[in-house]
Amino acid sequence: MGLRERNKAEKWRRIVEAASRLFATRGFEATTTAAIAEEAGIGTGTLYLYVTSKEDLLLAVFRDEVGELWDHAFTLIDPTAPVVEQLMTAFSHVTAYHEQEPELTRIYFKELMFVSPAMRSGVSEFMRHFIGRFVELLDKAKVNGLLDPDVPTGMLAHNLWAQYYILMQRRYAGSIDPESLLPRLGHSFQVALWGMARG
Amino acid sequence: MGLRERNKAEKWRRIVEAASRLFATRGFEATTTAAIAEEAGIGTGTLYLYVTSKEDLLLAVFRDEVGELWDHAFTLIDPTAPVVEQLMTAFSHVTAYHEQEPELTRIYFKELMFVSPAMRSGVSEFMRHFIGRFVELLDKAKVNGLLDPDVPTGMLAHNLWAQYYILMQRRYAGSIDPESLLPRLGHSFQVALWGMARG
Amino acid sequence: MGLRERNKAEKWRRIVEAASRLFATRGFEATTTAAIAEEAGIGTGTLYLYVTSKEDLLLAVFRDEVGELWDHAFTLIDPTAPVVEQLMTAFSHVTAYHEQEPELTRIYFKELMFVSPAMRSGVSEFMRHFIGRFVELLDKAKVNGLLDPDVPTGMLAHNLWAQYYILMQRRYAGSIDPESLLPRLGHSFQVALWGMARG
Amino acid sequence: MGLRERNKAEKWRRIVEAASRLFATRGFEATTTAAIAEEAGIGTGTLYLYVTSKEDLLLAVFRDEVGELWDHAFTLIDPTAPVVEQLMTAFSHVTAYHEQEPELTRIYFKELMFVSPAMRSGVSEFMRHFIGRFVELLDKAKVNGLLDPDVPTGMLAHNLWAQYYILMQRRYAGSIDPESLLPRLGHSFQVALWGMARG
DNA sequence: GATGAATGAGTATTCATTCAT
DNA sequence: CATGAATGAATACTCATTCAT
Repeated sequence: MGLRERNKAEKWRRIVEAASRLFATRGFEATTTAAIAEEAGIGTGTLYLYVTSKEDLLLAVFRDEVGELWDHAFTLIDPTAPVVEQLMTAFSHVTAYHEQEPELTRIYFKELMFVSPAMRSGVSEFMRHFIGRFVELLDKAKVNGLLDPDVPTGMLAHNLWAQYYILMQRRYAGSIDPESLLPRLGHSFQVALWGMARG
Repeated sequence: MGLRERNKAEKWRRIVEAASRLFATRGFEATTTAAIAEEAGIGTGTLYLYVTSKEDLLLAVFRDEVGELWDHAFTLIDPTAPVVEQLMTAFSHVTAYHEQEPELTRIYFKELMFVSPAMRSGVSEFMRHFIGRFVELLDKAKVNGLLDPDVPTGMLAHNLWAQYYILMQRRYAGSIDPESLLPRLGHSFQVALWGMARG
Repeated sequence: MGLRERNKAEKWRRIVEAASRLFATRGFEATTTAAIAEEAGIGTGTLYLYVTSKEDLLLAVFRDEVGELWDHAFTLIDPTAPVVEQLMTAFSHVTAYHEQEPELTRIYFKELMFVSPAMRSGVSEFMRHFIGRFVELLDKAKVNGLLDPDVPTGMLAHNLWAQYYILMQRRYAGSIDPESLLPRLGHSFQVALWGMARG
Repeated sequence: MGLRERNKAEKWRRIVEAASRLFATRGFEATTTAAIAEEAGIGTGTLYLYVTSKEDLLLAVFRDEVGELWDHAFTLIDPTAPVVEQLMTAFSHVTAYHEQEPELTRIYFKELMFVSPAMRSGVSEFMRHFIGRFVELLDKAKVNGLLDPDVPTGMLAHNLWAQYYILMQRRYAGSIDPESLLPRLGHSFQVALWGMARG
């Protein structure tokens, strides 16, 4: 990697970190692009050589942070455990992390569903990717005899994801309290897997 | 009802209708409270004798319109039909109606989840009410032998509602197209009811 | 005039004076609407209850100030004097005044010709009005035997106005110096009236 | 001419053509220097090896295009025709051409009068040159007995030019419509030459 | 009850120009 | 000769809400 490329990569890292930090402490709307640029040590215009909009930057932060979070979550799973347990292992890791940065999480769940057309595919692709990993998880569970082989895993993964997503929205909209999040999710999953899962 | 009360009720009707009309054509943010007041034939300040905020007004429109919509939807259900069919009867009625006013529907699903604290209980109560009616539907299905009596209907109703809600969000965020909404919802429900429903 | 109306008129006066003062000292672009509002002792939003845009405000200042200026200029004219002398009386009064506020004058001649469509008719009307007064002047001169009765006064007035306008543009664009403005104008007029004027 | 010089001349040609094309289609302000550089097939910084500013580039385009236009216009003139006819031959050629590129013409008449000090002499010199050619035309007309020999041709040429310039400004500011431009110009000239011209 | 004049906070983004390479 | 990444200044206007009348 040449000097210029390394400089660029380094700058990009500083930008994403600065944005993440400020979004988390001040919120999305309250954070100005000027503040991000200053925190990252670059000019205000320079920011726009890396992203096309503030929303684009949010998406970058999300991908960076939440992508890594989920990647790690999947490594914690024991594929021989009962399916609900596998799911809860991953989701409880993710929710535990999110609880540490409630403001940023709130932004993710509030802003990213209704994003401008230009960003939409970025968000969709991200979600599809992780739903795909749940499909893999469920397929593996079938092989291990933990799941009814007739179940359409694609649709089931979507259903499980929807339970998670709605609960997170309600949690970070302030409609349900932190303590009841995981128990509710567990019950949701149990009902969603009713009669499908063994063990 | 006295004359003054009738006048007030008439004004309130005009306000809700004006707001509904303008939100539907211009969108929520683009509609000014001044425009609503003018359309309703009242002064700008007078509006605040009826609602506490613009958001409050949106909630009123939502309750008025969507409440009636769901009330009607439940009357269409045949309680002896298979559960998925019962569900689809109600939901397809609702989605068909929403498709006629996409902008207004978009606002509902975008704005109402993350509403300010003062309005939150109003929204929650509304949703709880209709989820409760699904619980009744499922309980009745148990009685009719259409649903496994061991299933926890409260949680199941929440799960079904989540499928619906997420799909509607994705539909009105522009992520999925109109045609695939109902088929997706049907498949979701079938998987959610897997091994529970008979007939 | 009621209290509210007097208040409104008073506020309007303060706005125009504040804008005039700031445009003259800082220039048009460098003057912010916030500064004008503060100088006028009103809120920034209040300004827009009186004008539709910053450009609109400039036009108001122009009309207010330059209208009065020309009105006064016409009172100075001796209708029995030779035509060139009559013209020079009026124009030298106007140019003398403009020389006291060169920045503001510069703005008038730079901005007002290429104004946005919404304001255009306002500017045109203003100019037509004063060109019309020159037509009257020339018609009176015919009656007094100071001008060839066959001359089309409408077109002649336009021509004289064009000489004035171009010279003012060049003066305030910095292309010609202050001292040569009036002599050039005088010569222009003499040539423009060549063979038409007597006395 | 050496190879390097030819390369440079070729690049310059490409730059002026690119700028002309983009100014004409997008307008002056909306055209970015980056877009011009790309259209010309050079780097953004390279542009500044040829011009000192965007304004400078506009002036170059103007000189290139309008200079040629006027040069051609003068060749069309029949010096034995009546003066007004001679003038109208030239001006109608020029205005006809301008009507084909209204946006670019608008820019010329809007921007070039109030140009930055560094460019001012360039514009003035250009105008002086062509006003000078009108002086020649008028002097020749005197010799041919078409114009009163006592008329100061320098000042008359300025006056005629002013009529033209003001009308073009008003035309491209949107204040007068295309059809009335030439008739108005003709009448202006007739009044401006009142009693001076014969034939 | 009704009015409507007044308020004032609040910021993403562009782009001509430069200069280190 | 040529490049293109980096810069950073700069602001009109809207509109939900209030409260004196």
